[in-house]
Amino acid sequence: MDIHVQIKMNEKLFLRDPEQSELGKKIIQNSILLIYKNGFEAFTFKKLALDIGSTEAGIYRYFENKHRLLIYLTAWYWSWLEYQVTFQTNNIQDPVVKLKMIIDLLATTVEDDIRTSYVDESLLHQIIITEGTKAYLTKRVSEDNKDHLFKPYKDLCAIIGKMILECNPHYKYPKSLASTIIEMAHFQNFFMTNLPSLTDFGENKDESEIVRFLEDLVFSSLHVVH
Amino acid sequence: MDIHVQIKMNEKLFLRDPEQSELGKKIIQNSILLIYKNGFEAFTFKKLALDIGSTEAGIYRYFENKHRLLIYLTAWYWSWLEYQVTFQTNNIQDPVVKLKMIIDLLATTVEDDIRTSYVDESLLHQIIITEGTKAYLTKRVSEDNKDHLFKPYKDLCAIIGKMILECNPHYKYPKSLASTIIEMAHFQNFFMTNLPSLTDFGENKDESEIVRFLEDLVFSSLHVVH
DNA sequence: CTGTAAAGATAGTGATACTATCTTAATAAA
DNA sequence: TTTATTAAGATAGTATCACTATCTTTACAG
Repeated sequence: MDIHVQIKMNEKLFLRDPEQSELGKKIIQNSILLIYKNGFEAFTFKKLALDIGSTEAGIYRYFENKHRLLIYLTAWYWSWLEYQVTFQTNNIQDPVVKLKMIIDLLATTVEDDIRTSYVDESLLHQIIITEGTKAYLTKRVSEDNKDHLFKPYKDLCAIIGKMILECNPHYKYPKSLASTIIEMAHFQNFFMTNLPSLTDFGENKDESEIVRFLEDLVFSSLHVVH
Repeated sequence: MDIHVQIKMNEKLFLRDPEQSELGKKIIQNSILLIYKNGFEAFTFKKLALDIGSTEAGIYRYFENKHRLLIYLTAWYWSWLEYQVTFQTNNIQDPVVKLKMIIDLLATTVEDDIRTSYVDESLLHQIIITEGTKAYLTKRVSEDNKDHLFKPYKDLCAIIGKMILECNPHYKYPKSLASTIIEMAHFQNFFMTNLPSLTDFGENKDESEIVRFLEDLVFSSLHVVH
């Protein structure tokens, strides 16, 4: 069985759909490599074009600018993660177990999903940790939001919020707790690696400790034993 | 009594101390206005120079580049907030009350401190919400950290971590909970304003609800009634 | 055989992120 | 009073960035 997972992206995210051509796929694949390696600030379309043996103008036919490409990558990641969450929590009845599964998916190193040929999820995960928030921390956030560019992120947040309410229907802040889990899964990881004194995981640098922290945070808030 | 609060900044944050000259103070004052207005991405030394009637080269004598200036502003803000925390929690014995005070200081709109003449803390607070994380979410974070550029942030985090342990000496993640409170005080505020569906405060857009969320989060985790 | 569209090739523009140098102004030491 | 020092203004210059425009080639579909 040779399954390909394809994620349908909002058309406003690009000028020309990168999934529909070889050049488009190369843009995605190599932008991930380049941003992972040098960071988003140092990333330019010129360098990317050089890497894939195309031209700057060629890349501008797919994406308006590099910020739009970043939004595309984050949107792709959150869509893929929602798919993972749906898949992995399928057939699990207990919402507490489901929520633990989600925390694990958020906070644990992602393995490359071979069914998505040109996206290396493990690199993309690292990009999201360091650059993900920059997609929305801008002056343009409201306009971009009107174009539904952050829908995958908001969808995932809504799913987690629902799961939280399933664990405790009386909890008052399901959406805020959901966005807290998502962001902290990444921030605590970044801190652990780069600014360890901001965490309690400096010694071992072990992701499973982040998972335990988040579980403790969530289930204490929900007054649920886990 | 005419008290001036001056914050001693790490010398690596600048090339020439902006607090020691009129031009330096203008750079700080107007960079805050400009970043507040247009965001950090659109901010350039050229525009700033034009605003204050100086030259680009003049500003480069104070700061290596605009990223360093952002780090300076964030460091200044965290130092000032640590001072606020120390001041406001002085003479309070109960660590729970202290912690509530800190959450309030973190999550509530800051008023301009008239004792700091050329820094508008309320604008700076807004800048920190949107741009603050960009100071450290870079490829250079480790080098910058070695130069102790993030010390004020880490100091504040350590203070909050201590306070958390005072509330519950058995709690296992004081530092991670501290950094979570700090970041979420800002993120929930940003979400509330710009992406309200990620929070439970969309209706009223009231900061006091963020405070209640954070208090619930913290004191549930610490198993302390508040 | 022709029309269409993607992509390559090339050029150009204005802004950005600096660096360099020279001059002037202010102040402080000799 | 002269001289040395330093900050700041004035001006210029460069490489890169972030695009935009146009023209040609290639591919493939009708």
